[in-house]
Amino acid sequence: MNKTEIQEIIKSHFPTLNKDSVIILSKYASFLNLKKRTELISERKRHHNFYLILKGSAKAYYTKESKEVCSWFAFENEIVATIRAFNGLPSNETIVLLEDSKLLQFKTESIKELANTNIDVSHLLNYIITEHAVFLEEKLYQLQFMSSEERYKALINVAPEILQKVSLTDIASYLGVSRETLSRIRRNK
Amino acid sequence: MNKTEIQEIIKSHFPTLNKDSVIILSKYASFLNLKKRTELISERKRHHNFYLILKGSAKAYYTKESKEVCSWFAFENEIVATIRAFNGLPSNETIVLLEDSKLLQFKTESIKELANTNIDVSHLLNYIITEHAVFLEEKLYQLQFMSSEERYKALINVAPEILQKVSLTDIASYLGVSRETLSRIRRNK
DNA sequence: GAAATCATTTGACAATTGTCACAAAATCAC
DNA sequence: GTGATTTTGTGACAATTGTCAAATGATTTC
Repeated sequence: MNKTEIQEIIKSHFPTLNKDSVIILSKYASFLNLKKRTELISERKRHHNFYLILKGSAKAYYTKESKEVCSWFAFENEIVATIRAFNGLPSNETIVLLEDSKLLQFKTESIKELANTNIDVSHLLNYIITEHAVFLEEKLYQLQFMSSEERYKALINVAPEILQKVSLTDIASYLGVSRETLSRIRRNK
Repeated sequence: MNKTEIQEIIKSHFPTLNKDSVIILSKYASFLNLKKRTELISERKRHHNFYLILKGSAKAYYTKESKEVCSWFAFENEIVATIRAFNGLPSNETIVLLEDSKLLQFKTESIKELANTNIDVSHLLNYIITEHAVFLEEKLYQLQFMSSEERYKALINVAPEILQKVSLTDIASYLGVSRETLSRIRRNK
């Protein structure tokens, strides 16, 4: 994939950017074709890139005492990053590809530097982090107000493809219930 | 409180701002002295301001079928806003003062316009929303991995003043348990 | 300061969910 | 394809938490 194609992708995914910003951004972006189960970001390590999924999917999870809990899933056209890694700290989440995927990789440091002088890029980062915060608030809201059955139905309603791509074990932990409980929810229709 | 004093406050709370940005920001800020129980932001309404608490405290809560669930508390030196209100949408949270408070009020629209041309301010907004996202992630992590007793202990460990300022009913909903359960947690030492 | 209101605690009980053990089904590796 | 591994489903039981009702304690209001 050449630079012009990368610029086209950036332009179509981030329509608020002006031409110059697209060109500058593309200098710090590269196309990747990676296999299922590749770890994009690993717990306790520092990372220097974030990603845009062009094709494929990924999951993020926390680990505690060998128990894995999924925090989110990402599909086509979504950004893959962790707040800590993005801010130069060791990540506390691991992100792994759920299938063979095509990605655009961005150099975090370069993009952040860019944001120091380019207000277009600063706004883009602002937008991305706001989207993530909105997602987190919605998730907390659902945990507080909805039963596990309602949360399950809401999830497969907004993202039915999740059932094809994600194991029920991961969906259960994402919803905040045990595998067995999810299994029973699914049995009751 | 005059403009110079307001500028001093802004400077000390947001040390990344350069002098010019402080002066511009201060034009859209005003000092407020408000009574306990004043609603800074109300559910289903659009709002045009956000706040910095100079003295006092506030709580944010969601309502569903007359059930209130606290989403956060804010004390001195903290920002008070909701993501939806900040983006011009009707808020789905209500924010109310827990005690008589001194606040700095900022005009959201003006500050956002400022962020369009002033990269200093754009970074400041970026920082604020990132802090909030980090808070939300930590809260989700605790809900997934910690028992209600551990969450209670963690809360009074990082913010012991909360017991003086917030009702146990509100703390219980914040922790995601019923007030009866919190009462029993507290009884067991 | 007395009455009224609100917040907290408690007990009894029910509902939900987690845990464990194991079976069945699906997927993977060779 | 076949055996091995992983994932999913199930039942029995225990633990946690929610709900309801009532009592106590604290605070507010006039």
